[in-house]
Amino acid sequence: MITNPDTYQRIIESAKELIYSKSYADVGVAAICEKANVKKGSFYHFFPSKQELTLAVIDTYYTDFKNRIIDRAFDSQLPPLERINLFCIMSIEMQCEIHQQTGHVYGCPFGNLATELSTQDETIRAKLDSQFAKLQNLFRAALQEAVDRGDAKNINVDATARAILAMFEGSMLLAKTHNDPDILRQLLPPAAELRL
Amino acid sequence: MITNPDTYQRIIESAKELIYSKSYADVGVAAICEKANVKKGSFYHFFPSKQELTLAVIDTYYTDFKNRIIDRAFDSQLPPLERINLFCIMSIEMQCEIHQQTGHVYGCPFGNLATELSTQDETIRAKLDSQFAKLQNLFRAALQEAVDRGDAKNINVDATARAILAMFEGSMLLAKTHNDPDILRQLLPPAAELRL
DNA sequence: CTTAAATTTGACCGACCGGTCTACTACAAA
DNA sequence: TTTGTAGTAGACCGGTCGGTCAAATTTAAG
Repeated sequence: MITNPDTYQRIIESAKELIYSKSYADVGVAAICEKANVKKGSFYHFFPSKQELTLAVIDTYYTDFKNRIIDRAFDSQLPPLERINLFCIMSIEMQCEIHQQTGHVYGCPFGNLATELSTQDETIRAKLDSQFAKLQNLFRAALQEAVDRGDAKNINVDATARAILAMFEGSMLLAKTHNDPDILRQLLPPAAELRL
Repeated sequence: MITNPDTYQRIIESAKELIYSKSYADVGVAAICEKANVKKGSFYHFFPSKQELTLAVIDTYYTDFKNRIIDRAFDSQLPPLERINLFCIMSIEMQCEIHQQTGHVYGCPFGNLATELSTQDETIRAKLDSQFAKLQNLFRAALQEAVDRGDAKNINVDATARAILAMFEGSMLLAKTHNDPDILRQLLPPAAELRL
């Protein structure tokens, strides 16, 4: 009943990195297995399909992002609007690191998968949509707290949260297409200041 | 020397539709040929590779977009800021039409390809980057005209143009992921009002 | 020690991938 | 009428795709 945690995690880890650096379609099951040092048979012992693996990978993307950025930025001890700023700053840093190490701006793992698969796989689309909803809720909650304590007035917190997320994703896309993280330095700070 | 214009165009047209509705990787040369009623030998008579076809398809995306939206919205007889608004309105309408006909929000053809291929194909990445630059220039020119005639003050036209583009692309992504064009109705009008 | 379940192995499957190749047709200029 | 060339046809290539399977091995509980 208890699955081997090591093999399972190695598959997830390999898939996570490969899919993020390339794309869903460009990464085959064989490549994931090779990187994870796992034979195909073992892969299909743990995952019924590439799609199911991808759903698990999406969860891991979120967990990683939560540990690395979200939990630090959305610290209730910080002023609420400062949290959104910090979130942007840390996201910029992360993309800069990746760019330095790989020579490429990878962008947002959710946005990448959503663009590629939303019209092709309804299950994955819905899952990615719910990840975006989580992010939007973080923004919304911080904005609401800012309104409650008088730091912001007359704003539509729901629309603003979504707008910030939209500009965040769009900025990631432009930075990726220009292959230049400096684009994020120009766009994300204003994104954090958006008010609708 | 004179190539058969019909076969060539049919290949482009088929590839355009298939790649936009699915993705680059999900559309094989065989499928493009079948839809265009062209045999593989003819395909490779006109295009040396799938990549070269894609470069031509990107040009066609822009031409279509220019004929359908850009040339109408960026009408020099309109007030400059109104052009940006109109551009957003027409883009919303277009995505609504697609959604009505197909059941899916396809998003931006440039953004879709850029996300999928930017880290994998440098030539295509550069081409898409230059398409984004064209769009950004349209925004920038309209904003500059607005500044010159006193409709806007103290704004950074370059940064604002890029921000509008970023929010445009991000909105398309969120609408696609939610599979709901109404998201665009909420986000694009404010995007057109962005000022940095 | 026995046994059953969890896990691993690697050969194998049909389908499809992008791309090549040769033969053939259609047409136009000389 | 000959000759060159643009275009068409479709069989064919090696390789990869996601996925299956039966057998072997490891693990842990009784």
